[in-house]
Amino acid sequence: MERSKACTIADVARTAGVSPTTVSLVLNGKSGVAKSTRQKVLKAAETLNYRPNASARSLALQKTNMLGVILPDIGSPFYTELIRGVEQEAGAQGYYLVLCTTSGRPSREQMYSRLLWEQRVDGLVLLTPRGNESFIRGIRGNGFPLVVVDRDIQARDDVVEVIVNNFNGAIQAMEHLIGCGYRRIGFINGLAGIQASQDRLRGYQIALQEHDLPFVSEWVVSSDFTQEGGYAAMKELLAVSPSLDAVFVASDRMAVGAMGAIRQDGRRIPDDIALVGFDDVPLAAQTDPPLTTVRQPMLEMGALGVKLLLRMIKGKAIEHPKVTLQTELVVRSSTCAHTKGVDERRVRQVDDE
Amino acid sequence: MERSKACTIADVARTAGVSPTTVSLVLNGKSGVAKSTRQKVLKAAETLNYRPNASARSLALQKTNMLGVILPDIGSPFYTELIRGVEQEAGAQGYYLVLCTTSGRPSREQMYSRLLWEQRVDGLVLLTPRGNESFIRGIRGNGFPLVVVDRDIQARDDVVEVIVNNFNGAIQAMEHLIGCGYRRIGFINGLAGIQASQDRLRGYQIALQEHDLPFVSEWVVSSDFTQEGGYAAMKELLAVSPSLDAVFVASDRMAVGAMGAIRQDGRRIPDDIALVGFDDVPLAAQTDPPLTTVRQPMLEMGALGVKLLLRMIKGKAIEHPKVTLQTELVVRSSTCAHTKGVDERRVRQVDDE
DNA sequence: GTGAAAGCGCTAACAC
DNA sequence: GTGTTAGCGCTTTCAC
Repeated sequence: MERSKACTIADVARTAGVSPTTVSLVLNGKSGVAKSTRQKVLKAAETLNYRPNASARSLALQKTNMLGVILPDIGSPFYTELIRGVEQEAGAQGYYLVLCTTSGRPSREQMYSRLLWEQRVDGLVLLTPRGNESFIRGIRGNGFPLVVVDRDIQARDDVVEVIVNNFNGAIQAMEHLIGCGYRRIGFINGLAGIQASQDRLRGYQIALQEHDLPFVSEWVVSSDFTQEGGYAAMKELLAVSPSLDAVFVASDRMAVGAMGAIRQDGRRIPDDIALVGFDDVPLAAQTDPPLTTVRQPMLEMGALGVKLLLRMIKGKAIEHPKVTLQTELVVRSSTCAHTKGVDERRVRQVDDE
Repeated sequence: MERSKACTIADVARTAGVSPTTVSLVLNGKSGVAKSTRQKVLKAAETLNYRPNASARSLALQKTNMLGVILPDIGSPFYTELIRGVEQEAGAQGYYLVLCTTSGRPSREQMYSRLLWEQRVDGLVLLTPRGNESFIRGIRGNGFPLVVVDRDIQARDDVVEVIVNNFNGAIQAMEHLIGCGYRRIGFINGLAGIQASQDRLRGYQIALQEHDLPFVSEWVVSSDFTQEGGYAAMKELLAVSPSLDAVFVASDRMAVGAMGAIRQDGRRIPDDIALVGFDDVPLAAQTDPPLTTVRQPMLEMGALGVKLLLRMIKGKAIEHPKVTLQTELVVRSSTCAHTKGVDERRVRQVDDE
């Protein structure tokens, strides 16, 4: 069965007995066409099963109705949620998504942007915590619509960003732990090279400082956001500093790994060691015990990124090029068991102040 | 900073002092151009920072170099792995991916296919375990390149498929459990409406039968592939049939949920109840205890799907339109502890026969 | 209200 | 070897 050659606007025009122009007008819902001709055209298109050719349309209109998304990997639940937000908003506005993963290799990033810029997409959503800043400047300097999500490109005001207040998120986690009475609080941080990690570390330090608790460098270890990494980091903490009574972990996935290490060590959560995660990915509600964590509004970040991007594409001004969203403490059962009973179900508790 | 209007092939031709044709020839690496002119063209393109326009190219060439992927959701680790395979192969062959999730709604499926068929993509990879068969026939009947992964559209030979031997996978799981000495084996199946679920159920039954073990209908419950679903299903099994000594679970995610239920019930794995999962998603190696499971070659399924699709697109014949891949038993620590010691690390053990 | 014609940027016969 | 020309399918001035 051969592919039936798609019919063109000319075919429709012919069978409807009108000109291509008229067909175009009708199909695009423009006004100024007589009702009777409109009917004829619609019927012809219907019977011929006409579908417009996107390439031709893009060429004429100079837009593709597609957005590019560049991200390290779709495996992490954090990015999965982010993309879900991106997709939701893009879909709602009639845009398709071209997904490109870099697998962490900056070379891919460049390759993709270059190719995406063959006018394949009308704009780019960048979800790359690492990667080359000069590359971003290159795209942006060219005037190409671009939104950076979850990363702060400092030296430039003209790069539109959606970021999250990681510093404050860390403060929330620490205030909660300290409020529960924990005093020997360790910290498993994410990849060291990332802005977010630096902000969270700063939050950890400031929180300690504000409560006159000492900063012990052995209590802080850097990992890589993976479950295995969290496991190894916790092993290390347990070996070096067995006296910790709580640990703040910079991602839920690492926290799950840490849970394994703690359990394997024969200690219990939260009775022996309390744990606070970061992100609030779906997984966090399903661990044993359910994980207290700092929620990032991932869906919202993705959706907002697309909203801003489409605004740029349409040439509208962006009032605030840098939008900072707030985190939110979600208290579950991996903390505070000995202080007060906490419902296992999700309890949102915003920690202002 | 305004976007610099992209320069065209004509601009390059002008500054190089040649014709557009020549530029096209050079840029596409065709032979039959003098070395000196080639140099001139390359230099002109370089200095003008020329980038070909994909829409124009697609229009002229009648191909887009993009593939569509339709799937229910990127959240599940099973699909995440599958997509990774798809992406890897597509990327290697210079194709971009347009990702569309249906969120389980068949209506979206149709919408997407219709839109994708505006010649936006050169072919379609379908990863939809449910959804409408007539829709698939519609696309295929039109001659549009299409590969269905992880689903068997039976009534049609002309639909190219990559499927996995779910029946045999279930047999592998059951043979392992029975070989370990378990006799009271429950089964938590996935969504009932899916082909894969039916095949696995059949495997469960046949395995019992071949070992003269009775089929007890209370020992079988259907769930939905999610962790929560697995948790609830296991709760039910424990309540109704507390005497089970092993459970075969039709997905790793459900198995993780089941683990939670078992632990909460105060029983231990595998001493009190053994567990075998299905899929071998990355998570399975990191549960506590690590999960014995039936591995599906997800990466390979995705990659093979794309390989076949590209072969179709290039008009080559597909010798075997239905490729069935085999599963593989991966023994970890959630089974057999009382029979023999098993290394916690991944041990592949193909169960032929 | 409707149609003829030009053009979006690229490729590919076909001449020279 | 290189250039001329005619599309690919659609939109859009600009006449009528």
